Amino acid sequence: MTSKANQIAAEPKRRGRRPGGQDTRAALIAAAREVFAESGYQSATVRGIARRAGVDAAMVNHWFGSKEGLFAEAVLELPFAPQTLIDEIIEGDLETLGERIVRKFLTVWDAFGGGTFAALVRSVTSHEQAAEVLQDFFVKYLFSGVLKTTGSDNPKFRASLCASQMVGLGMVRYVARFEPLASADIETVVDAIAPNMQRYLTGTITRNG
Amino acid sequence: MTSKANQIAAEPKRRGRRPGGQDTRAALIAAAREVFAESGYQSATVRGIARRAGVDAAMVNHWFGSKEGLFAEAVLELPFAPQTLIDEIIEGDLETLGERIVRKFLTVWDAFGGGTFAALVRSVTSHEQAAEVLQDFFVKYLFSGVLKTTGSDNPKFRASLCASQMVGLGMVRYVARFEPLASADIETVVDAIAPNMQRYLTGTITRNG
DNA sequence: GCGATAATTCATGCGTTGTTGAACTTTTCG
DNA sequence: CGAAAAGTTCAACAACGCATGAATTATCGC
Repeated sequence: MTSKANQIAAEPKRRGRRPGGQDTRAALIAAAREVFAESGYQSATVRGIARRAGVDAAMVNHWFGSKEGLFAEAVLELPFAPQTLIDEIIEGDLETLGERIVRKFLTVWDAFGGGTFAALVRSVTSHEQAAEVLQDFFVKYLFSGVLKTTGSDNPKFRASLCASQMVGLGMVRYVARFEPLASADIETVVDAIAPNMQRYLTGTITRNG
Repeated sequence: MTSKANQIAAEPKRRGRRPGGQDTRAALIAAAREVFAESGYQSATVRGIARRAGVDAAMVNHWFGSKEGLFAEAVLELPFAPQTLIDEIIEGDLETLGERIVRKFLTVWDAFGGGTFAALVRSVTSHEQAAEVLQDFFVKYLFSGVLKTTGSDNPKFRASLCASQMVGLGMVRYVARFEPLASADIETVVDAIAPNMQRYLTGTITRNG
């Protein structure tokens, strides 16, 4: 007990600048990732994010201008460079490309606890730009990049097929959490899905339309 | 021009009961499907739905008790009976089961303009129950039902794999609208995806975990 | 040390949301 | 035809949303 006598709940924080270099900005981004992932853009409130970060709601406007600005930095910025991923994926045998993609996908997103992927997908709901980011990541960066180097026919159609399987995997594992896929270990999932990815990448795909 | 002189925009509607048996209830449900599909649960406003239905916002509470109640009737109730679907799908050769599933999936959801599927998926964002409905539809009703009659091994694992591909297809085609998959005609998509579905249904799937 | 600047909380403004009760009009039924 | 019931709009409320400006305290450059 401090000398300030017994206040019912949280003592009202002191005004003014806090001592020590506490990185409020980073704390807000981390909290925002969590809350946006749980609730999506609209349902998430500035107050709720600030509360979880342990600071006042006004800090959101101070550091990011608006809720929108915070969203852009916390969710719309991918937490890794796509090109690095592509380089790591491409290296290796063409017949095991699907395997490497699925494994990398699971490894990367599992590392973030699925929160960032869920945030991205959940935001497609209420935020126009999020759909673009998702599409850019999958179709433009990831698969088009991969398929360009392999020189396949119908690269865009193949890319959207691959995206459909990966988006679905992400939805089921990280957002909707269907069992047993949500809890299966990575290699089990790789074994199950990689052959199908491989077919989208290098198998025979006829394009009538 | 009526005798009421020139009012700038929409003339204020007359009070009281409207003549003729206009089905306000049904109009609200239809409008709600659209708006929930575009915006998700939180972003959709009662006033916006009512405006699109051409009635007063208070009608939502009159007919459905609350926004929540309207959501339950408009989105959570599937627009068709799952058992009917299963019956139609199962009939036929086991080797072409994947083909029939993909075709039926596209036919059904295309018929609703994709709106209902988008509404369902978009609602997973902000509404706890919606995730259950989605899971129930895919895993419990659709694929478990199908796989039970075919007597496969690992039916639940196979079901969630199938769900991942179908959810992904729905996301890409109806929600995020990645091209060219979003606009491809049904048979093209069937040709591309059915073989992969078939593998999830009857191919060899090892389950380590 | 001291002024300038940056970081933080608080109080408040202003718009929007879901919901409710009253007033009003048409239909239904005896 | 007349009274009760059902359908509909309107006005208003209380709660909550984001954003802003003033007040307060720490750090930094000299």
